[in-house]
Amino acid sequence: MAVSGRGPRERMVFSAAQLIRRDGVTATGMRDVVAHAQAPRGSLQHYFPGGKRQLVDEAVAWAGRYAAKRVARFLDEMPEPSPSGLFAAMVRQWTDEYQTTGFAAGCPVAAATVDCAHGADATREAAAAAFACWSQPVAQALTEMGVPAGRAESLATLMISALEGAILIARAEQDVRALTTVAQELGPLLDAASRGRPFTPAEASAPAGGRET
Amino acid sequence: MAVSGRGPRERMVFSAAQLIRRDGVTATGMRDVVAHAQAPRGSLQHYFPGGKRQLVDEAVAWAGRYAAKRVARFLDEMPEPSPSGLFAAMVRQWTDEYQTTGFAAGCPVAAATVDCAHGADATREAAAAAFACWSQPVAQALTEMGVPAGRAESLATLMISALEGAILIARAEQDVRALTTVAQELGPLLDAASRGRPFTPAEASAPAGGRET
DNA sequence: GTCCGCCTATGACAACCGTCATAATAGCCC
DNA sequence: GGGCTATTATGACGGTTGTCATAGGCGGAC
Repeated sequence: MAVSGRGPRERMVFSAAQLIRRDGVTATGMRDVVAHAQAPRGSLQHYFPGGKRQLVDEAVAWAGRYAAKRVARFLDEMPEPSPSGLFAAMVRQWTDEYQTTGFAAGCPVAAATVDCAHGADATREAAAAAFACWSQPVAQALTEMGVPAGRAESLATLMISALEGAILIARAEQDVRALTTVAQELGPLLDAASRGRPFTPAEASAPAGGRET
Repeated sequence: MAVSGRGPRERMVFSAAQLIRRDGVTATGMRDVVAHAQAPRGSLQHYFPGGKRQLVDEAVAWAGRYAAKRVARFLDEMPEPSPSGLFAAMVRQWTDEYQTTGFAAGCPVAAATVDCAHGADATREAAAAAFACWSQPVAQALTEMGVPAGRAESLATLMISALEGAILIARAEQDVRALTTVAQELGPLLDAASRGRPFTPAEASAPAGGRET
């Protein structure tokens, strides 16, 4: 999980995202990024003349694009897509990581939002753009599943909100409980919106959507 | 909003929580805390021999107790309590702050979770305890509103997850949209659980729960 | 008075941070 | 080879961090 990207520049952006999501923005030093990326230190001021700000902003943007691509892949891999199934897949990505790799890291976009120095408006805007970039394919997928136009964006926001919050709680508790809980509780609501009809009590108590671990 | 608590010690804990939720843990310096609390610098090593760790941990614990007390106050102020009403009140607290004070600050517990150095297990445990302390009165309130025992804790986790995530997104976007959205979308689900019956489509499209701004 | 705790004041420490100045190297075109 | 650009190497700078050592003041106990 170390050097993957081709050029040193890509490697540094990737490493920055990984370190930020583990330690936060302020606690991540440029020398740490260089070491983690196994990149030459002199390349820093060459590729990122904007300094740490630029590196952080690009890392956040990269994370947003990565999240969007993940959503697309989840949809491709689903034989018969459903809102609860998509959400379960998004959640499962995190439960899998936490159960295999440990609870060391969270979401880089969340870290950047919480930890950006007051005055770093560019970083905050990058985080907002990342959320939008992530939310867009989710909302589009919901629409294609039959969710009315107005609801799709709202439900996408709800899904990402619940996921981000559950990641926080899971990390604090060192337990995936919060993640599996939100997937379970939100599934029926999401599926009901895609069918344009209300819950049945049976659905509410035994929700659909991918298996929980 | 500066010096409120009585002793210098309480003031420093309070100021630490305020600065942490604005700048993050690492970016908050002890000298900043002292200045913000208008406390004598020499008192730091006297009241907090455990150093920054101890101060941060106490600030997080304080935030957890504060959140729990807020929930209790919301319930007291509600003439006829409902799950969606409680959630709307919790959300409204944030929309109000963001619309009047600006989007400078987030949740201190979230900041501590994201930004705690790897090795500061005590801080992470403090964050987990804060989440538990906050979630407990919410779950109890849900139970008293008729939510089945098993569901109450799950829904409390869902509420806090969605709220925390929406706070993140709202801060990044500098817009309360995410907050009002989760309140709107989650309200009917919560109320349905308290009545033990499914949605009606009318509820789903025109959800109950406090007015949105 | 003297003593003894609590609290505060102050200055310094080593370590680290992001940034920069400067120079050396590598590769390619002509 | 000469020249040019892209990339890397290296060392230093000023600033800030958390922490500590040391000493001063202060209020009661006796």
